[in-house]
Amino acid sequence: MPEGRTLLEIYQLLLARFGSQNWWPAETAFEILVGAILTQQSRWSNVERSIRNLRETGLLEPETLSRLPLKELEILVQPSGLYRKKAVRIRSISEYLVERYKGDLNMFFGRNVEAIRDELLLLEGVGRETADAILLYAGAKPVFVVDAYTTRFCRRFGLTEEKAYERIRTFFETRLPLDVNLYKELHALIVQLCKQYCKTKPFCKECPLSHSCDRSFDSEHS
DNA sequence: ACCCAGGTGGCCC
DNA sequence: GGGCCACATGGG
Repeated sequence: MPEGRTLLEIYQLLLARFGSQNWWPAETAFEILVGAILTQQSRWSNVERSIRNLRETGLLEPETLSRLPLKELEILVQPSGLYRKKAVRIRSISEYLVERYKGDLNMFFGRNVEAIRDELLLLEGVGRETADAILLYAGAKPVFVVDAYTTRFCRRFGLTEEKAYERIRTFFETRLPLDVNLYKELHALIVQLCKQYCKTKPFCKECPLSHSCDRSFDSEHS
């Protein structure tokens, strides 16, 4: 750990600097689940348009989406890109939830976390990150979400050189208390930090982790 | 005009 | 297990 800081200390630092992120404000768990698909490889501002389309047409429920013709769904989710793929994904997940759980998300999430995760991973278009985002933000399960920012963050600040998804997830989960809200916030804070300070050059004076940043940058290019 | 964003699955070695 | 590709819109 850089400068002897623990992950928890880094979290507190980021929280003090950026404040609570309160990520993923949504009206329902299903909305988060749909959003998790839509946000794949696209910007949140674009996802919001799609979500708005779905909400305004009153279709943002498993039953209705499971019956909506694919062509119509494609048009609604078009703003978030990769829209043909995403329409199929959202359709099939909706169908699955309806057939298997009567569209009841409480029933779906009311089981062993690993069982839910395995089930999510069987769905078309749900990989590890999407599954974990759904578990954490929609199901309030203590699963740490690893995305491109998280991996970059780890490498950039010299936390770990691990690249494999599960190993990075384990890295976080074994160093943090089992706290859903903490997992949500830290993930969001890492994204916030990276967006603001990590895409361009190092030596960002205002970066809350600037000391570690500069240090790890030397090693990053050697 | 180009490059990328809160990935995934298929195909190759 | 890793590297490369298609998928696609809107913003910088």
